[in-house]
Amino acid sequence: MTEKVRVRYAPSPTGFPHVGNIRTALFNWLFARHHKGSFIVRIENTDVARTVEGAVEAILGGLRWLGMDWDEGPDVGGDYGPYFQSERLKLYQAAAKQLVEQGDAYYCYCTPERLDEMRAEQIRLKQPPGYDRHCRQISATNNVLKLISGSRRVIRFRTPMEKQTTFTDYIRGEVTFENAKIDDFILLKSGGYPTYHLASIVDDHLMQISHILRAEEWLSSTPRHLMLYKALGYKLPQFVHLPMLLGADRSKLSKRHGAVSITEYQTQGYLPEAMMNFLALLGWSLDDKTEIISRKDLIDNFSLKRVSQTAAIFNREKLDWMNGVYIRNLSSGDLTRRVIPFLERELPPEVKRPISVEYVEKIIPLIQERIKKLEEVAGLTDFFFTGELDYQPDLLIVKKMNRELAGKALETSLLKLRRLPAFDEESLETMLRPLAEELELKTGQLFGTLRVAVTGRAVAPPLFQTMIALGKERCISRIKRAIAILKEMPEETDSE
RNA sequence: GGCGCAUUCGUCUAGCGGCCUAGGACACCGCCCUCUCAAGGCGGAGAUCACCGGUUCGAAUCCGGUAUGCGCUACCA
Repeated sequence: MTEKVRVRYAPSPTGFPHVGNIRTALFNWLFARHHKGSFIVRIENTDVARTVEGAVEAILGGLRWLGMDWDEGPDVGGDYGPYFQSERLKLYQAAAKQLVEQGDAYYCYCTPERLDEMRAEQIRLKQPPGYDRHCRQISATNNVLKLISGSRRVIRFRTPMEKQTTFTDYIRGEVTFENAKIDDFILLKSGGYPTYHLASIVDDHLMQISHILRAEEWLSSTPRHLMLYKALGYKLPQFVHLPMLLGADRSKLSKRHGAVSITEYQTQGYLPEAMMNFLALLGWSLDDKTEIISRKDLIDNFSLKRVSQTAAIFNREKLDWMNGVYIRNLSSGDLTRRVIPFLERELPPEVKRPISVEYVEKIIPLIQERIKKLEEVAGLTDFFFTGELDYQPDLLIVKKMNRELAGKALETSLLKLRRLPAFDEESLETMLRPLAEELELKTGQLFGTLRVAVTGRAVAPPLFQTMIALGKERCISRIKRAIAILKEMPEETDSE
């Protein structure tokens, strides 16, 4: 790459940033960082009607969360600003005017009603829909008359009606379109705002964008863009059309596919580094086996040559696995720090806040290899925080035991526990294992009963460590309570 | 309907004419470990490389056609 790499992520704030969109941003960012170029963020807010409140913040927040920093754009500025298209209207209007003067564009006075009717008719006659060029030949004098009369007008491109447009896409290779199949598309809307086609071409030129990495859905629009580049006399960038991201049913990713907005992944407790790793592997690969790749290795090795040309389906299960891998690789201090906000948010309201960091750090090693998402932590550890446990009494009667046996097991355990001089893993181990034998129980039966007594559930982290984290006093009182619960149960309750 | 792009295990992918009786990962199944659940280890099943022709001594890899999927076809991006 001889010229300086300047790429851009140009989201439209018409919705929340979905993962496909962010993946496009990621490839741009990786490409820029790999080549030590510039990553530019430009907000394409030219569709006033569809603009969604808060979308810009959500988009920028998503980028920040993933650690994709931008060299130019909102907040940071830059030499080619402003970076909101709504603040660059004069630039587009000037370009449109230039095209009209050159004869490459013309004013169109067709009303939306006429266009709708025209389209309906074309569809009825099974003709390809497209503007019928009704206003293409209006004379200069008529234009003046219309202007005076106050008619609303748009500016359309005077698309060449013969020959074809060919370009080389970095990923797809040579692509050719018949010019005659492209209608006279709108450049400037009646409200003075540009369409995407005009605005992006003007800005990419002015901002000296070297490579346009965007989703494949833009491939069909590229010939229009080429025509504009030519008419405006701009230098061509390299076009790179990235494969699309699809939902499980192979259709374009949308809300019915579950979580699609990047912010949802953040709130569910996916780690940003796992998310980046996963997204990078959707349409790009390092080699035939590497799955876990650090951010640095991603940057060092990213290459357009290894971008695939086929659309990919967003596979949640693999993301979950990968997130688990990243979680397991965290230090307990780091995991604790990340988990605290989730506990603050999800633990029952009666648990007093703030949650103790020291206490959480003791619990973390017990669940670190058992979670895939940070939001799962509260549900797995609430018994460490709550006072009295609430559980089904028959849980206390583990497989092949009965009420009497369970009661005996608990009472003997309680007795021995009280006399235990030290409360650590080793002493619990040397006390409890022989006890099982003594009671003629399998360790699973004894430990299972104790587990329910102490945690209120049949599935929990390893018993000894859990008891230690809970503390001797709490274990004793919970076992006492379990004994009482058993006593209140009807006689015939047995477990098979 | 027209135009464009794509097509390797369910999913993400490796593969760029002989290394492929197609490799890895997720998910799935079994075994081991084990106080439950995980994690981990080992193993298994899973792709006639969409289909049909052609080129070649030889094709998942090159060419053509068909089918299917997706995208575009807005005063949306």
